[in-house]
Amino acid sequence: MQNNELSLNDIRRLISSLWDTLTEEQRYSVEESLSIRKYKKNEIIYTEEEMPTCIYCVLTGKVKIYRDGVGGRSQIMRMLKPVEYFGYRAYFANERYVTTAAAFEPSTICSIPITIIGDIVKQNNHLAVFFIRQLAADLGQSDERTVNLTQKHIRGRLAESLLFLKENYGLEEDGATIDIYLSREDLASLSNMTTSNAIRTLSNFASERIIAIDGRKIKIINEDALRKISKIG
Amino acid sequence: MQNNELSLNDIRRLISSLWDTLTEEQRYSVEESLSIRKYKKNEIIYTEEEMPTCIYCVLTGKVKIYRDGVGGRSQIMRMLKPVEYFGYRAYFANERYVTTAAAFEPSTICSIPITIIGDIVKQNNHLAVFFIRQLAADLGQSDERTVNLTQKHIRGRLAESLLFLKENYGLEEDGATIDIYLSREDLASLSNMTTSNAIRTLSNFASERIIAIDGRKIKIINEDALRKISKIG
DNA sequence: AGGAAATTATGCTTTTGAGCATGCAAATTT
DNA sequence: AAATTTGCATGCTCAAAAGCATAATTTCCT
Repeated sequence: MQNNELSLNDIRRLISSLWDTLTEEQRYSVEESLSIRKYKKNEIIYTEEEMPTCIYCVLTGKVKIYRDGVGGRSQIMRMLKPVEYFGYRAYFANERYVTTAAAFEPSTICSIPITIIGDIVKQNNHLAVFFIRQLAADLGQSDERTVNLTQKHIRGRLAESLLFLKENYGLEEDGATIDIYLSREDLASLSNMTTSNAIRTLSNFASERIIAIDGRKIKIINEDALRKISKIG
Repeated sequence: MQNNELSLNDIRRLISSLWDTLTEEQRYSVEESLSIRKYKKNEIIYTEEEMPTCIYCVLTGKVKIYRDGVGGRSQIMRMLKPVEYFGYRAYFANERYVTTAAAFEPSTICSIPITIIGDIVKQNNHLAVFFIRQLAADLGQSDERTVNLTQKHIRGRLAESLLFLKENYGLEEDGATIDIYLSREDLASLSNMTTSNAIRTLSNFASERIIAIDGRKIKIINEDALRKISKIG
């Protein structure tokens, strides 16, 4: 799927959680204005300070949403997979973007002008409720994340990130390897620590036989131990 | 105002940002089911793990939303003032509460059964858009907060909190004293640090003539300095 | 009013994690 | 194939912040 072209029907099917809320007329208007684009690894989709122009949906690939914090230290806020939507919060809050979005690996992204969606939201309750649900869920996650990142110690934060990656992206056929490969630097940025400490802590987990590492591949050996470490902080 | 009874018209005026979106019929239904209650200082409005039953609106007083984190260390997530709404996120995300809400000082709180509001949202676009805006703004703030709390050093975090309190609650007649009195412990919980460090850092700010402290009263003497400290982290 | 409990202040110790330097290996470029 | 860059690993040092103890002060409760 990654390398092939997507047909219009594929797209309709992929974006169904939004598509299904629309009327005939609204579907026509969305279909007229949507566009599909491929992004290379690390290619930027939008950046901090920009005015929002589109809502995006990951069709294939993976996307990271991050912020450049104090002293250029960047912090990954969210990681997305198919078929998740992003880039619309700032528009609804009437703000510029406070984050940057980039393709984490080669990805196909669908974009729809946000004003089109904004107009439909004002008429279509199903769509409005769709966004309320998304935002409410994201806000809960963001709040949880705040506490996790601020209160847990390094081992707890890394354990938490590994579990998150497993939940979010799943495992490969072997039933153990996390189905996303991050550099130590990205893992650090996701877990709020320096690259050095991500490397060190990952090595420690490996020598404690909690995980096994092979380059960027991470196998979870003892998930219970990870959960325990994540829980106690 | 704090100590008097509120008339129905007072209430309608106070909750106008929500009220104004409603039809006659919906107003009737809300008016039928809303209730007003006074909460004492530190009295709990709802707690973590509970199922959401109501949406709340602060009519008078102040409310804190906090989470009990690792090792009983609590973290203040948000502080509310009249006329802000809270307690609805979990319902829209179809979750239990992940936070606790408590009156920070004697407060009058309006509550409306959340199912009533949920039903109206499904029919009334203005109300749906109202919640989309609220949630989108809160999510942006939560994301900003995550980066601030994780990346700034102690002085930066405390400076940031003091500026937030000033923006949010304003100043007293003297044009300098922040119009909310927090214990050092709450200030710590808002700034993600231990009580010891909140006390120490506050004393340092005072001896640097950036602020003046008199018990729980905090006067901002040099706001520029505070901004600088908050910015550089 | 008076005693108990909570809050604030201050000093000292210990732990955590950031910051650097160095070495090595793999990947990319020339 | 050599050279350069990038990423991973490890050790060492140092600063930041947590933890703890003690005392003074204020607030709360009966």
